[in-house]
Amino acid sequence: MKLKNSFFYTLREDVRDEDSISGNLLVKAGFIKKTSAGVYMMLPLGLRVENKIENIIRKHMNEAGAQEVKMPALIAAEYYEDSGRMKGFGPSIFKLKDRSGKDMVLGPTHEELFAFAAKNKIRSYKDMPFNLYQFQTKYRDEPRARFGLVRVKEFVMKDAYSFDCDEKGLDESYRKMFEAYKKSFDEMGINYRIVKADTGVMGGLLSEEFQAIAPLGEDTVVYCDSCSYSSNLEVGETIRVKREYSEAEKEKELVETPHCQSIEDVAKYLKLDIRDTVKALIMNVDGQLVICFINGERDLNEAKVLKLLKGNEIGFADDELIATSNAVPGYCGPIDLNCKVIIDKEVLEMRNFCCGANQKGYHYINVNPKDIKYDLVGDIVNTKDGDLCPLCGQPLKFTKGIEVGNTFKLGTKYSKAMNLQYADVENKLQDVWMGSYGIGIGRTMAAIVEQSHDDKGIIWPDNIAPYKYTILIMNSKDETQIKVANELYDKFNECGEEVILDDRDERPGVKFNDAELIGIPYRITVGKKAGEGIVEFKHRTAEKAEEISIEDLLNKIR
RNA sequence: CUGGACAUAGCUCAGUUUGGUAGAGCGCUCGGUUCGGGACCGAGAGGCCGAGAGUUCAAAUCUCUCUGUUCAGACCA
Repeated sequence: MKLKNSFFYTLREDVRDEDSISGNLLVKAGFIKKTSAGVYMMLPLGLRVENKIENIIRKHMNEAGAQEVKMPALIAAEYYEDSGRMKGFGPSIFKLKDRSGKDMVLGPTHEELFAFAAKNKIRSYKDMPFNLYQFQTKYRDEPRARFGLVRVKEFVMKDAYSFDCDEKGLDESYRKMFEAYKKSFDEMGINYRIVKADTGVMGGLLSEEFQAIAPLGEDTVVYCDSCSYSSNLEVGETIRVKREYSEAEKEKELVETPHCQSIEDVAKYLKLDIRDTVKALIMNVDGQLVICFINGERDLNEAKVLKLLKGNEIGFADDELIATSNAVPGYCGPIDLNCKVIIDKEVLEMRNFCCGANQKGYHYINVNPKDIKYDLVGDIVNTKDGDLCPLCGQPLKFTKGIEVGNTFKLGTKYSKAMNLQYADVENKLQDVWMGSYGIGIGRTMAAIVEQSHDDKGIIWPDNIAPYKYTILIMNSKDETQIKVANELYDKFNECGEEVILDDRDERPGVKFNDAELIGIPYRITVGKKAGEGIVEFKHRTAEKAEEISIEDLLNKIR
């Protein structure tokens, strides 16, 4: 690409509406441009990167025996009605009607259509296994788009779906995809961890996530250095360090705690260690009032509560719902409540703790497990710093991750819903076992930039970069430099190398800065010594450029 | 959806407190001088001040409504 007559631009200043490093860099470097919240256009350089990422994944998918297809994005709503996911996705699904009033959706993910496609093929056990995949645009009406390409409403996903006769077959198909994912992310040079995750709206038996390590990540990855354990914070089992109590159990005592709404206030007012308090979270689970009690220093994990109650939706309870009980917000304790009460298992191991008295302005101190009443006990808090590995008991570590890929063992959930069956050896009808496997392409692009940049701009890995080389003409009026640079450019193209020629009538500084901003791996500077057949060669991350003869340079790429 | 912030030139922002002729830097156009790290001189183009209503002799500025963007929460590739 010769820059002079190409669609190419960069911005000199940070853009106001892109806060993340990757979003800002990609916009400044002219790879993408936002059209509205969570919707981006992919400009020439950005599209090339997208294609690079796709092709790496495509290669490993094909090697794993998957076949590429392309499904529509515009889908009759009935497919999602049948699977029950119209409700599952709720407001996140884009709904529309065609001119005859037929309900349509823009597909948020394609399990249903792939199951439908599979129905055309599957008659007997001899028709499996197989695996289909696509690169296709998904639409999700995210409640909050943010962080550039990390969380958007329209995005390209590589999604794959495997079809097997039984669980054993699914395990094998899953393993193949899992390996293909590892190879893909390894080849892209991404620093990632694989974690156990919640199956969420997909449902099914198992979910594992590929988390690219990055500070802006929206997920917290919990891992252990001493063993292989790693998990998403939302599902990891919490193992607390056992606390030693020197004092014997005392009798509970009512104390006045005026104007103490939060547990922090109470602890401060009574001069207690916050770990010796129990706080209440008044929740609405599928319309039912549920009060959760956890140690004062911990955070409630809503997903764990849902799992424990086998519920679907959880949120804070409103005043109306709270009024159906004797709970007093701010002074709520597990002693004599007339509603559903769940306590975290840690509470049963605490001694002489403080909790609400269910009277405005009062708490109890020296409360012990024998004093409290509850319906359910479970692990309902987030793991936090200081907790131990569930496998080996060593202290856990924490890091933030961007979920770039996800693999699901779906089991028979969708085949049952879509009536996808086959005849087995004994001619009995059986449900098909499915797996689904996703990679967010734009999100992967963002993750790479988050992990690979400096204060000058993006640093693309060689195999992701939109172009591998960029040739800079220092003096755009110098005939020799122009000639040498153009000849080099032609030679590179003849050798099939992807190369940019910066032939713009700009000063050297502009060209250097742009080359660094857009992150091209190798820079070739054609300057004063061009007439002697010498140019400069520099990797994006190298300290200094080296002089090299044109002959040697061409030998490098031949 | 809840709460906060913001909306003025292509970009980044002043100007709003205390109403009175629309501003800067960068970018862009033309001419000239330059040409190894975002050059310099001169001349220019470019704006329905997010939209609508109101107050006022007069509104970018005050009031109300709406829209958009963004940050903090629940979802996910």
